[in-house]
Amino acid sequence: MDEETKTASSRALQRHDGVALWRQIAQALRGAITAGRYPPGGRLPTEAALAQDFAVNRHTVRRALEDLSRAGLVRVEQGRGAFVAEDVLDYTVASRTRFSEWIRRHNKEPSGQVLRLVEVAAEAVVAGALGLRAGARVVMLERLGLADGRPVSLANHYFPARLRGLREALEASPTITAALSAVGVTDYRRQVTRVTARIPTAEEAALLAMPRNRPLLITENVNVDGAGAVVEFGIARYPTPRVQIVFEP
Amino acid sequence: MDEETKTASSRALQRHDGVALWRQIAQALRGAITAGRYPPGGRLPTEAALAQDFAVNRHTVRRALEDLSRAGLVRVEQGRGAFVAEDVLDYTVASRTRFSEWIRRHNKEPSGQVLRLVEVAAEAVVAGALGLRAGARVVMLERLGLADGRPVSLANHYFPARLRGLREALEASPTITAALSAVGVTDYRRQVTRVTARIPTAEEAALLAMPRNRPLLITENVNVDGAGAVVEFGIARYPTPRVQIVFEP
DNA sequence: ATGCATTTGTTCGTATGTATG
DNA sequence: GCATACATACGAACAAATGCA
Repeated sequence: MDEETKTASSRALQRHDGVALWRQIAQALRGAITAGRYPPGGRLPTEAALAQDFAVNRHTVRRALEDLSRAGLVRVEQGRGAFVAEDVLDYTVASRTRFSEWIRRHNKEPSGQVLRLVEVAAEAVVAGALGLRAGARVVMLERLGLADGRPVSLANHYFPARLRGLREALEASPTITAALSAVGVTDYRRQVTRVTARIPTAEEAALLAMPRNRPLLITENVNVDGAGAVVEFGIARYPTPRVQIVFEP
Repeated sequence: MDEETKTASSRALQRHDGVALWRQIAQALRGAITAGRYPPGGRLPTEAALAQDFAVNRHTVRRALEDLSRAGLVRVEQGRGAFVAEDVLDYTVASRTRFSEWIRRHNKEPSGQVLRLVEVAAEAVVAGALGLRAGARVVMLERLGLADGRPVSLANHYFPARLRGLREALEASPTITAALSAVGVTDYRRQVTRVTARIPTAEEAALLAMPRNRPLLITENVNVDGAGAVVEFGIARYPTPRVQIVFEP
C-alpha cells in the first residue's frame, strides 16, 4: 500500500510504550466508528487490509476486533467480514402497541407505505384466528413500516368483513387505529402474540432492505375490541438483527 | 413404475364420478398422513412420483397439494419437496416458566443433557445482564433440552459467582430450580425476555437435529429472586419451525 | 466458486366434461 | 341441438431454488 493512503489513526501507533498494539488499534477503530467513519451496519476493511494499514500482523488486528466484538461494537462473521453493530430497535410487546409509538420511542420518525389493500378469501390460518370459516371474505392490508425512512417492518393485517366501510376508511386514513375508529372500533388491544422466524423470500428481503441469508422475525397477533370480539389478525415480519422483540410481563 | 408397487389409495381413484381427481388425491393423502404413513416432519413423495403413482398429470397432484397446504396439513418448499406439517411446540413466556412444565403441558416427556458446566469470565453482554463488571467470574451451564427424546432447546445459563456452592449443586441436581433452591434461592421469576433469530452454526444445527438453512429462535432472559436480585441470565436457542414463542399478556 | 442433478413453480397450449340458457 | 362459460385434466417446456460433489 502507498504510504500516503494510510489513515491518520494508523500513523498514531506507538510501539513499546506500554500500551499493547492491539489496544491502540481497537481504540483507533472505536474512534473511527463513533466518528461515523464506519456507519452502523457498514463493513470494516478486511483483516488483511487493516493489518497492512496499521503495519501489523493480522493476528494483532484480530485481537483488536475480538475486543470490539466482545464489547458489542462490531459483529464479525466468518467469510463475510466485520460489521459495525447497528442500533437495535426493541419492539416491546404490550397490550396497546402502535407502530408510530414504537418508532417514536426510539427517537425516529415513523412513516408507512401501503403495498396492498384488497378483499380476499381467508385461508385456514387467517380464518381460524379471526373466528371465521375458511373462505370467508376478509379485508387485507399489507404495509411497509419505516423508521427515519428505513424499512423496519412488513405487516399483513386482516380484518373481518363484518366491519362495514373499513376498506374505504383504510384507503382514506393513514393509520389503522384511525380507520378502525372511523368504523366504530374506538379501542382495541393485543390479546396474544406468537413469534417465529424464517428465511425471507427475495421480495421480502428487497422490501426490507436486508440480505437474504438473515432470518425474519415473525409475529402473529390477534387484536380484540373492548367487548372481546376479534377485530384484527396481523402477521408482521421484522428484519434481524435490526429488530428484536422484547416481552416485559 | 411397476403396477404391483402402487399404493392402495392410488387404486381407489374414480374418474368421472362427480368428484374431481385432485379432491380424491387430496383425500387419500390426508388419510395417509393421519394414519401415520407419512409422519410429522417427514417428506412426501415428489410430485412426479405421486403423479405416476396415482396415474395422473403432475398438475393434478399439485392441485391436491395446494389444497392440503392451504389447510395447513403440509408445507411445500421449492427445490426441496412437500413435508407433513409438524406439531408446533408453543413456548409460552410467563413469569415462572420451567422447562419440564413446558414440555409436560404438551403431553411429552421432558429430559435434558448437560453439555458443559464451567466457570468462565463474563463477556460484556452477560456481565451487563447480571449487573457485574466485564470479566467477573460466572458459572455457565449449557444444556440440551429434549421432548420425548427430540431436541427442542439449547440453553446457556449464567449465574453470578456470589451464589456459593451453586456449581456443585448443579452437578448434583438434575434441574436448575432444584440447584438454586439448594443454595437458598427458593423462588425466582422471569423479568424480561428478548427474542431474536439467526442461522445456526453447524454445531447448533447438529445438536438440535435441524437443517442448517432454517433459523434459530433465540431468547435472552433475566431471572430475579424474590428480592429483585438477578440470579440468572439465560440464552436459549430453539429450532424453527418446531418451536414458537407465545406471549400472553 | 462452479457445475450438475433434483425438485418445485410458472406459463404456455390443448382437450374434455358439465351446467346454463 | 347449440353456444357459452367454467372447472377439470393432460402435455411440454422452462424458470427458480436446493443440495451435493
